[in-house]
Amino acid sequence: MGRGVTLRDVAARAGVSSRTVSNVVNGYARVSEETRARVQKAVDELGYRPNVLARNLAAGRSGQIAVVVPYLDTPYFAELLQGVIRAARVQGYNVLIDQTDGDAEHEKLFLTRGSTSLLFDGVIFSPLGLSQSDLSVRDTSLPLVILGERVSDGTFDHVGIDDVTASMEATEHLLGLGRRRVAAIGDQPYRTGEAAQLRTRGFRLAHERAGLPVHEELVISTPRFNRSDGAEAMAHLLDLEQPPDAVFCYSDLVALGAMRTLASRGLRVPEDVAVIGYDDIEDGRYSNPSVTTISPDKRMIAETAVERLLNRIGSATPVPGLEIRAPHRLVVRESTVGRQAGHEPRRPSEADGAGLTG
Amino acid sequence: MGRGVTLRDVAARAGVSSRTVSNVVNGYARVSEETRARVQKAVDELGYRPNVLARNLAAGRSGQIAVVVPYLDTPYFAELLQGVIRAARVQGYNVLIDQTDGDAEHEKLFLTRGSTSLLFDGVIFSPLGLSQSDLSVRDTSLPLVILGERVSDGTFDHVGIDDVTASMEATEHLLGLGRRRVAAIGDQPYRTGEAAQLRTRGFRLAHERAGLPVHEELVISTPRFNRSDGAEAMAHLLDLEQPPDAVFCYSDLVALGAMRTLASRGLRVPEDVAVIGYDDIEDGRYSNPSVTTISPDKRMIAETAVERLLNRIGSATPVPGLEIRAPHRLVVRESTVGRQAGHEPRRPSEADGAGLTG
DNA sequence: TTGAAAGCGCTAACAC
DNA sequence: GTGTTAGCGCTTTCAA
Repeated sequence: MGRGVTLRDVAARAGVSSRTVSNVVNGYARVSEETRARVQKAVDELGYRPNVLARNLAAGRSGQIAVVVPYLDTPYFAELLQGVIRAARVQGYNVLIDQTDGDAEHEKLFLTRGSTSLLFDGVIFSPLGLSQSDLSVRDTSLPLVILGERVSDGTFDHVGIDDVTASMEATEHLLGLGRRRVAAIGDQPYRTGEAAQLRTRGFRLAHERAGLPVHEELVISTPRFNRSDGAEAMAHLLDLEQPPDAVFCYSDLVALGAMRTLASRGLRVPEDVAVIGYDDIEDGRYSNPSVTTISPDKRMIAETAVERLLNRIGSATPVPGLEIRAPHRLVVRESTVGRQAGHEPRRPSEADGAGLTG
Repeated sequence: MGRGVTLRDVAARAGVSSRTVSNVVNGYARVSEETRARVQKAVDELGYRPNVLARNLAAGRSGQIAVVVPYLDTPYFAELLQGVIRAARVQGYNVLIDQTDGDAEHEKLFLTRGSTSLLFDGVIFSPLGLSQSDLSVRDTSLPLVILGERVSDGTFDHVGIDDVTASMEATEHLLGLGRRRVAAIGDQPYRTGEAAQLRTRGFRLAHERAGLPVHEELVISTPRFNRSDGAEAMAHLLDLEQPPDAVFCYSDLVALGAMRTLASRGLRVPEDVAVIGYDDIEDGRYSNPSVTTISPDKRMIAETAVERLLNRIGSATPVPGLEIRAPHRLVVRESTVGRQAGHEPRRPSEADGAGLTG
């Protein structure tokens, strides 16, 4: 084997009780400097390592949080996850990952302590297959933070950007460029598509405020927000009698897919069709052309989510559910305004333009 | 609270011993149908849920494996991770994720059971900051599977593709197109760059076999395999007196970055410069132009890694370290041969061409 | 400040 | 097949 040194062994060696060793190891309570040194010496000599499993059982917590996302290979989630892991680690928490593929049944497992009771102390959850009402049927003893476009029912925190406003700004950017046949790719006009619908609302709002009509045939719904969805939707749009001169895509991946179709058809972006995305993933900064997008403050979202969750975990009494709005901004790149002065692709951090919102 | 139903409670209710309840819950041993039904009834009535923490402590295993990668937001790792999580879940294992940022000290933590002893039963590890020799100084009682370009020292399994051969094939593809000034972006001529050096070896080998000279000034080293690395290296190459007419990039991200620079300079891909990548990430399938690449069988890599690790975990006696070669293939796309017949971007699964290797 | 001891909830060796 | 019971290694209440 190899392991085997226990708290008791250390206690024996140091000539103290296991209680004292525990105090020293955990930095609890006041231990006299002399005792501490003696215990530390025994710990070092024996190469003692606390057994996390035993500690967890005794303490009744696992020191782990779960992060549940629909797809791990979606850059947006991957980037978010990275921030979550960093933030959690700083607080001494480990991160368990699960991917649901947007399956509603799978997602529901995380609304209760279910069979994995106590495996994690709380969950950061980005639901896809669940509707708002599904979220309300849950075991409220499990600390929960929801990411994305949902509304807190008071029993959990919700962190996300203001999608309606952001979508409105994206659409206004297109209209402001003089485009008059603006399409939208990504609507989901059904129960679980509440997130997408917020973006559609912003899209309509922008038209309303500009006194312009929405061309209903240009609002395309897609099952997901992938490159392939974007590519197919764009193909459909181009086959219309009157194709659009601009497209608001509900994710950068959709935008990338749409741009791919445009390139295949020999159309120029943005001259023939301007394209705007959503999420500000790295792909969009290096694509050709680079993608104008709505950039959520992912770092803040990740850090806030962890902070709120740990706050919930640490609190004995129920914490009221908070609605937290993270900032976002419109980042203007080539897919809407074309190549500007300067040749080299600038470093992403410098390449970002435009106004702060949120 | 809410929780609190224990095995003992169920036993009392069903009028049996906790041992029997345990047997029923875990499906162990033979339990008479009658007893089983009675116990099951008590379980249901009481809403009993096993406490994973207690189970882990008693069983001496955690039911978790750790996956350690340098960067989570690198599409290649994200795609791989997805496969690992799926495979692990099927076997009843949860997946803990950690990201090291390629930091050697951080990575070394995973070579021993360290402070997180027993938190995970084994590790799937993709090291970046560690050299081959670092891997040999480890606690061999921790089951380990290494991904990427390393060689097993006999105490762990290694799963990866044949990088030298793959790189040779990539280079040969470029040479076969008639290109004679082929550059390589991604070499890392130092201790921890062993992985990159394998690709450089393949690059040289292809030239050798074709009886052509390697243009040394066209072999560019980069600190990482990112878009920005590719963009910068390409800019450097284009500033040479005699720029290359083709580039072998050590990752698709590097290729994407390089293509971005080429577009900025008004150069055409592949007419002016042909570009080939490595990894076959989804980005490359939808980029403009799409990226020719070396495609490792990621699914097989993920599944094999999990299978080997669980095999190690389950084995009482030391398992000899295996070297496992996953297949790869060259996927020819627009960045080397230009746009072919057909306009629509075909679905990725159909878009892949070329020969099977490995 | 330190010690003794009672669990945390489950597994599994051992006996019947 | 089922019961008894001794831990797994740590935390923590209660006393001293």
